[in-house]
Amino acid sequence: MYRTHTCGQLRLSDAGKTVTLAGWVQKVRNLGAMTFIDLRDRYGITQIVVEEHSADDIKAVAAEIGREYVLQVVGKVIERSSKNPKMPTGDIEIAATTLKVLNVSQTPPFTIEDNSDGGDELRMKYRYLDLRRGPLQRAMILRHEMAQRIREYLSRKCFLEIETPYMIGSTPEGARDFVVPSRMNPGEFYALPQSPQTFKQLLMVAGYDRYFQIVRCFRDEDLRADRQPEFTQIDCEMSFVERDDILEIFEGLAKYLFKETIGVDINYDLPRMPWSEAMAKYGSDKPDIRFGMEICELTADAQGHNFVVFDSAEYVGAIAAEGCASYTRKQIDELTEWVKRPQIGAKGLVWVRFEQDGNVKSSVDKFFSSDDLKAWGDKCGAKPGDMMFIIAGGRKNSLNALGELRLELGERLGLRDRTKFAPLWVVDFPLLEWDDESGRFFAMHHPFTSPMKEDEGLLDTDPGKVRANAYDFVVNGVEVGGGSIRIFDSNLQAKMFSLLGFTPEEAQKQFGFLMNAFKFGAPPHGGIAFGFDRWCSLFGGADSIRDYIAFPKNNSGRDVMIDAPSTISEAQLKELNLKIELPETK
RNA sequence: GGUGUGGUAGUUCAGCUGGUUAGAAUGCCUGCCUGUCACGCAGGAGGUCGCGGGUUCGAGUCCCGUCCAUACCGCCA
Repeated sequence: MYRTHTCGQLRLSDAGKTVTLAGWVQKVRNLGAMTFIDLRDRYGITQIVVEEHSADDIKAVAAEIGREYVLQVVGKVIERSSKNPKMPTGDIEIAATTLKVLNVSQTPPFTIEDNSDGGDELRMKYRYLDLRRGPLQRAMILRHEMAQRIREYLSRKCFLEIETPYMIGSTPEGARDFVVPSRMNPGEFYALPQSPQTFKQLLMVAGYDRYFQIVRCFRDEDLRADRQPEFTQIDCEMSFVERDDILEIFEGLAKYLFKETIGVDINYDLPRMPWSEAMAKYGSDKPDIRFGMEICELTADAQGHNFVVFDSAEYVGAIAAEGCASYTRKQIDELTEWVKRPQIGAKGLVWVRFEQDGNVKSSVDKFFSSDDLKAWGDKCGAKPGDMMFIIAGGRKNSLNALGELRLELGERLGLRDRTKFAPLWVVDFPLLEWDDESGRFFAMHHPFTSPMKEDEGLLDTDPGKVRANAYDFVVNGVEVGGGSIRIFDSNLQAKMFSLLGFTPEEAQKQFGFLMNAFKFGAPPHGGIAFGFDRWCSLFGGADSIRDYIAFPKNNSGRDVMIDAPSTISEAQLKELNLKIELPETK
């Protein structure tokens, strides 16, 4: 038997027991006559002590061991003469009677401690060492807990977890597909699913009216801190439901997870914010409503005063930053540069300072009276001591810039508290989005999303105005999930494809299986999918999802530990009927 | 595809307007130390300054290219 207890288990009440522990050497502290060894496993750390009167062979082993050696210790649990209140096992230690090195270790390239000295790249390369660290272990445990609670909740609500295939066909809409060549079907390829969307809808046709799956999805797009090429969704679908049925079930799931995994009580109905309101007030379809500082439109108020920047703008909007009247010229200039970066794209930043004594100063004093400016301040909720920032230009760009500025100021003012959570539903998304470049509509959510009943008439006259029966679950400015009530009528589905620029032949070729299935008694249905990795990182208080995935890819989509992707042999290529032609490099 | 930031000891970083032998902390090795738990003390080893080219009497430092990492934009139904 390698061990009788774990390294996190023993307490003062165990004193006197003879135990066997096994684990990794975290640290050796040699004080000359006596040596302390911190032995670690995933349950905790227990201190081993080797004293002067210990047997020579034990002292010899204690002298040779290094960090991350795998050690087996037999010894008696004793009360420490100097206790360490900082650790759960800090009242006891093991007086070693046998010390056995089960395996040696090279000196690890970084310290295996909660605050490691290792950089991201190195930790990714030695992921198996990084995973020994407390923060990563806690992330894995949180992820496991989340998955357990999800299965618990949904199973209780009669959902069935059903697996869908990973090797499917490529589809033209949406993200790029990862593709797998088929040896048995020369020249043909499988694609890995971007989501099990069509399969879960087919399961609804098949009568499995409550389905879920914690499922890997694949998208061949550029990465971000919160985007991996393979990621995990909580994929759900229900039949005989309307939007509110779905929101109710999954609001329940969200509250259950908040409560059971991080102990946060959400004891109110979540706000349901129309997409148009989210865009107007927050400049984003995923608003962070932990704080106010809402965007306020001033287009009508600001125009007609011979200030050409405002007069020529499609939109003028402002936010009032609380307590920022003390910002110096330098700080304002710095913010101006910040909003002018190409990523934000504002042309400039107008400021209005509401001083404590009631005076108003601004960068546009030449054009506007202080009564005008005060009226704007009242409209936007600016108080004495606040600073109002105004951005003008195209509606979409300006709202986006104001939204980004709002988040940045919120961050700087400490309003984005990681321990606070403000979930909400964003509803009534537009069904379609016009793309100038390709001169056609794209489905904002996906092509299976149904239009709102009352907007169906607009499909023929003004498709851009049609609202979708779609919804997103947003927490703290992060899109955690999204879904929709689907189209279940094959004629309406065909109409959608035609609006999206598919010929009937193309639609039949790409999605014929689904439209055919709809001819065999498709029930009304709808669903939702949550980004599981993102949800875990949100609960864990992290910006990056990488720490919540055991073996993630780096920014270029590489696994630097196993060095993938990699080339394959000529023989493999030949078998797959593939020929590689790389573009000329300079 | 684009923009920004970074690449110097095993690791994390400093190194100014170019100047003689490239530093710190930590880790590692050796010795000392009986209550440590970020142990302490003394000593030691450890560097192709990402790579290639250029400017210069002289480049870690300036310029060009390139590779890698990273954040963001595009992209992500």
